[in-house]
Amino acid sequence: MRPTVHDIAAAAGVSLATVDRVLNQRPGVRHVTREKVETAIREIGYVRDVAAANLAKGRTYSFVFIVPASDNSFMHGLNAEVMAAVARSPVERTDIRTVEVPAFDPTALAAALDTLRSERPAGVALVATDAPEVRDAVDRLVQDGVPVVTVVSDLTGSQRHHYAGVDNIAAGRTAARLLGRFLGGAKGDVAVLAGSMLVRDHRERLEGFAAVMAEEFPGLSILPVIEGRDDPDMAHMLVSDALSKRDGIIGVYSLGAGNRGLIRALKEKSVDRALTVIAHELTDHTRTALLDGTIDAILNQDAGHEVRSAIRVLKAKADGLSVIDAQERIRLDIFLKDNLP
Amino acid sequence: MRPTVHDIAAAAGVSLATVDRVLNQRPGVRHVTREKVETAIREIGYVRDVAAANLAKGRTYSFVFIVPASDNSFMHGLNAEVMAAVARSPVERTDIRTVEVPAFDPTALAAALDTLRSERPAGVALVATDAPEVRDAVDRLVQDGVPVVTVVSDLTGSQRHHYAGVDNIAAGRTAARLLGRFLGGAKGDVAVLAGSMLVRDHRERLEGFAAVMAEEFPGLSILPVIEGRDDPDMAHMLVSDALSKRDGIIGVYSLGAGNRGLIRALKEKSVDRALTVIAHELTDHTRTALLDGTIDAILNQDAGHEVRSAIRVLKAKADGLSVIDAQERIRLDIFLKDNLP
DNA sequence: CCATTTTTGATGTACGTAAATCAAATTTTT
DNA sequence: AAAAATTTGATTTACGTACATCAAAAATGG
Repeated sequence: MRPTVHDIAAAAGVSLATVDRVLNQRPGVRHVTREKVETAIREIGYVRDVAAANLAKGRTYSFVFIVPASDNSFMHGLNAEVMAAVARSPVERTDIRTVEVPAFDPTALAAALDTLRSERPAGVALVATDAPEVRDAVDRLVQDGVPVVTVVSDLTGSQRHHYAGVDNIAAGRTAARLLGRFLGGAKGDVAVLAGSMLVRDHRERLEGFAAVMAEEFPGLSILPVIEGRDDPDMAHMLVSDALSKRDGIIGVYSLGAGNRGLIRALKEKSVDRALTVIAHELTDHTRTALLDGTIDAILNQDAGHEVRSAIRVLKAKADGLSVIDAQERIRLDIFLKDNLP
Repeated sequence: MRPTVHDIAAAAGVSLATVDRVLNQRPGVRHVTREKVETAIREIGYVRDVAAANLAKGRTYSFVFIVPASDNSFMHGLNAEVMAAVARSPVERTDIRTVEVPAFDPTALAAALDTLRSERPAGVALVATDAPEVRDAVDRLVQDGVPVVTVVSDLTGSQRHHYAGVDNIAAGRTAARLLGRFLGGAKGDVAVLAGSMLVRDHRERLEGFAAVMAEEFPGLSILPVIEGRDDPDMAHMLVSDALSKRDGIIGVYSLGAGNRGLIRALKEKSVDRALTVIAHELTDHTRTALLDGTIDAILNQDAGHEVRSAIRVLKAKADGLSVIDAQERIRLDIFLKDNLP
């Protein structure tokens, strides 16, 4: 049977009240007594029954999710997953609130973070915009003792407790190898469509992609990055333009969101071109394009997993418990037309 | 605030004791009264607080994992994950016992299942051997009201509540497309190494593989399947032999376990051959081979996820609750050397 | 050594549910 | 209509922890 507070009390030779004072860091315990209790806890391997504790406390974890107000399928999906978590709130003893901030706006994000300091939530999850002012705001929250996790996009050099997202350098490298292998030994140009080089995940994907391309596929050369600002129309225009101008293009890597325009451009050119295409994020559009052969592979991060993982980690941090690392690693999904969920 | 039993009692105009009788299916409640209470439960959306209930019951979920006594890396890994779950048992209120049965022995497995009927565990997870007698034994357990989930390998036509494993047809199809694309337009033979065609997951992988090969890569022809019985030495011998005899082989798909022998055979021939190789299951051996280029891609199922998912599902079934489907879908991992965990 | 402060113990209530007991009310049977 | 059986209510204890209160003991200061 699992040891209880009574067992600690007996083992340490103190009363229940003293054990309680130690466990909940209440004042009025001599140093030596505290040590005695802590030793007993360690020796008999006591772990607080979180369920019982939460019941007694009537606790609900109040978490805040800060998400960018971006109008693309991926962010809509992320929002839907947060809402699904909100729907599960009563059962999971969470009380989740979302805050929308303008996309790619470090100042607004930092301001939103600072606002939260006063209300002291039990945890904060944010899609980070990678900027010093955001990092500083996060660090202030962390200093205040608020658990913070980044989701989807990480924050360089910050003290956030956890990052619930994929390794974007690995994603870029994987894309490069897939594209390179799919193209066989063919020589030619590769077009890269990104949202913006101001976002860390996009930068990292490109970095990984370029590295493997240079190392292993010297026959392929990367054209200057097309920045489509995750906007379908802009992407359509820029990609159409590039495909018309450069007929040496045999591969495309789309590392950002907003693939609708890309797909339209590809279909228009598909009559006279055979292109190998790798894109990010599984949406209705990319799924259809994968099935009809317009796209050859999709790299994906599961927003639902990211949200649930973020919540689990925040809960664990709030309770001072550890997590199962393997469970919280967000995996890079690779979808071909055969293994779509 | 979440409704409690008191709220139901008030809403239904009955006493707490009656609500308890309905909730826990105790006798001594008239039909009309029972209906009144059930209506109230539905109307105010009451959900039993599982944490509080378990606390009151002093409940621990006693689960049994039936695993085959196979001596390969994958089953060792699976066992390790079950042991990790055992280690977490006190915190998770589970009491997990493992039962080893001889591999690929339907009779032994069915006997083990029938033994469990008398002890009525709160749930059973098994790596199924796909045979009618096993199916019948599982169905008997299910009829007794015991939640049953299959792990890794499923059971055709049974009434098991859930399958915690990958879609093996999709896995085979994915392997075929990867291999076909990696080989470009090359023509030649493809060798397939399996453990045994008596196992359902292996049969399904081959089925999916052959289908895509036939549909989409007519230039590649599949040689008769090599059955290595998941044994490294046997695999080594058979693969070496095949590679010596047929110099038209340009691709290899290893869909079973026991890849050590395959890798050795490949390395011996690698001086004069360029082979494209897809294998299943990430182990120390396959990981090394992927990194040094002997293997080109690894398809994997995460045993840890499977075990944790099985436990979550068993708990939910035992409590009559629903699960988050997306969370319990076991994904097919595709590893290239760039996205290894 | 006494007064004061700090530390410790003892005890009770609460959280939401389970489970049991006994009395009271209601229904069914005769 | 009385007796018997069934159904319902009222109440209590328990699970493991949190938290509060008050009294008792120990340590500290002068």
